Amino acid sequence: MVSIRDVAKEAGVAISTVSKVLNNYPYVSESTKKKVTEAVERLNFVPNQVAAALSSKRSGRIALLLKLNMKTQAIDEIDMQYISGALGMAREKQLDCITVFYSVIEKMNLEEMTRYFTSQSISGIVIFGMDNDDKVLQKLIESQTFKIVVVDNPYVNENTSAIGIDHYQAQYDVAWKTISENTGNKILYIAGMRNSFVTEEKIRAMEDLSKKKKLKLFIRNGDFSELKARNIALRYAKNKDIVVCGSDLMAIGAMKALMDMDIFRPVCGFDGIILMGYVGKQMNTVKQDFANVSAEAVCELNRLLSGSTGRNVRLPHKLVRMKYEDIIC
Amino acid sequence: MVSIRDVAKEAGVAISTVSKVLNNYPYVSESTKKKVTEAVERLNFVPNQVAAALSSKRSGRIALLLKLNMKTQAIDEIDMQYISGALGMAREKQLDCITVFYSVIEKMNLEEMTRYFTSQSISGIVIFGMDNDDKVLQKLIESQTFKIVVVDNPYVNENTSAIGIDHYQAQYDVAWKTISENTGNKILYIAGMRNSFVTEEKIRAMEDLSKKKKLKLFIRNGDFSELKARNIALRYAKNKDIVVCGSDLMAIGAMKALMDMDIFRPVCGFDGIILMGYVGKQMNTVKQDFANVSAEAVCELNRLLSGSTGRNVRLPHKLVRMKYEDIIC
DNA sequence: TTGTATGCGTTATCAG
DNA sequence: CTGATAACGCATACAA
Repeated sequence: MVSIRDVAKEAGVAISTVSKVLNNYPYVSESTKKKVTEAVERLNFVPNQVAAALSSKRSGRIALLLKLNMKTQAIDEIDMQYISGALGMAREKQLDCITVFYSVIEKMNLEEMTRYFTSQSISGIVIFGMDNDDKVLQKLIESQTFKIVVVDNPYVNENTSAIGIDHYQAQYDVAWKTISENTGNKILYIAGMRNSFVTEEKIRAMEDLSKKKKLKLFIRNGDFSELKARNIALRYAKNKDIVVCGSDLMAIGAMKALMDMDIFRPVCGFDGIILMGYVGKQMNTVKQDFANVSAEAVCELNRLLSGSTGRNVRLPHKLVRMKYEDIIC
Repeated sequence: MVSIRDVAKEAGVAISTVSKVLNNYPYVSESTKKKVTEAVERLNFVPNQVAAALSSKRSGRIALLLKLNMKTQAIDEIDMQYISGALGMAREKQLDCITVFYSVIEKMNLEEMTRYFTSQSISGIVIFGMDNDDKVLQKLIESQTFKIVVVDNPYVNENTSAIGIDHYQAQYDVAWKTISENTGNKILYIAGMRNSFVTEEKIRAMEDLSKKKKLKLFIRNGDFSELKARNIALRYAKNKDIVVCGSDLMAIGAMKALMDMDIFRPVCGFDGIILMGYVGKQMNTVKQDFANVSAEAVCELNRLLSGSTGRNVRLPHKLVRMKYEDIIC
């Protein structure tokens, strides 16, 4: 393997000079800069990132913490978009990025988790899909041992930023749109997991909307499960006018139930997953650009790693209707 | 940061002794071993993998090379399963694993690609979804600079293993099953991408099956595209008896077309993606355990990294029928 | 069985 | 502007 030493010899300069050229230090004459870059070309030299990390003591290594949906693979696209967006930005920012699933760390206490990330030379973490009642992750954030960006959860401190769309507003918008496109004032809201911040936000939005528009709101907990949503719809949808769901998957479950019952009720979802195009009926939903959310999260993490302090970042969303013709290709 | 030096001091032994204990060297007395482990506990010491890699010159870092489907997110679950399976096994085998999308390397020549992976300290690569006509990747494999495991492509050399299910047999089986469950001998086969090894295997299987069972085989190229398959079905399915597809997505496209035409033809797919449960009609398909394929690929890569020579590994598959009731949860 | 010394490929701090 | 040289944290051949 060709090292910086070989380059120095080839260029007829000192090792440190090569290093300076490589890292774009000021105070290097154009002539030596040229000699070095030429030598690098000739020898096809590749800097050893491992050695660089060891020497400079900054790893630039970040981790993506993701929850793998063992059963509902229908929403794998969300995580895939997260990964894709993050990797793109990580490359742009010259960050080394690894993917970690919750399953790896789920039984660890704070110390073990810290140890784990440290041993991986991780200096920054992007947390996706964090539960509200995950005490260990909360402590990890509070410990401020790592720079952290939390997606869709409002944790902020010196070393932690929060990022995501405005779930309150988005839920408000999509529900309002669906309601105003149809008639009726009895709303069935199928909510997501209780221990989730976004669920609380969305419920709050529904309550505010109901108050403002004088709707009768009936809330049931669907836990983001298609089956639960289906059962809820089977049981309660008949004497309601409109079904609003906290996720697309639940919207699909509810819609399928309605179709089985052979009655029609407008249904709206949340997320904009591709599957929405396959269920036969068009539905309103909130389209999140997950890849962008994730890219921005990494960007924010990079900011933290450069010494900036944590903050809250809001990203845009849009309302869409998804139908088969649009998604097939 | 607490280093091995601190541990040595705390335990009252030499650095090298600590290292030996940490790496389970023989010839270390139980007493010193105990002293060291206790010191490690007390100081909450975490070995620095970066330094270890630099020192030992072996990184244990591998890369997953994946093709992200920008448009057909419906099959993101496949890549997700690949990632998940690989990460699990990588952790088990103590390998550091990064994910790389084709988009990153697609315009590189051999030298740039080698440089890229080298700079990332990558010593092994698992290649998913490789095109037959990807000359650069072919050269990369031939160069044997890295240990490589190729999924679903039969490249084998000293440092390269091939892994995957037997696509020939699987296609043969699922087609035969579908045909024997129904009547008719005019088969429309919608094939996948031309430049793909698995497509060739599957076509060969269909040809052999047709010869043996005296079927009339009509082949069209669907490029793994749902829309193309749809159009092919719209055009040719009417005067055929059975539609066999090289992928689930194409099977779904064909099935939707048949439903739109309001005629029924048995359709079978290939892969076992979750979406198959959402289209309303049950179809036969080949169920691949993608997570397992990927885990085995990493396992095989680990074998190569340990000095074994490349080989061909065949994994099992099974035939299933997918319906909504089974996948909802 | 344990300790000493050297080197891995960089970066960073000085002195020149 | 350039060049020695000392870290960085660990592994390992070799000496004891």
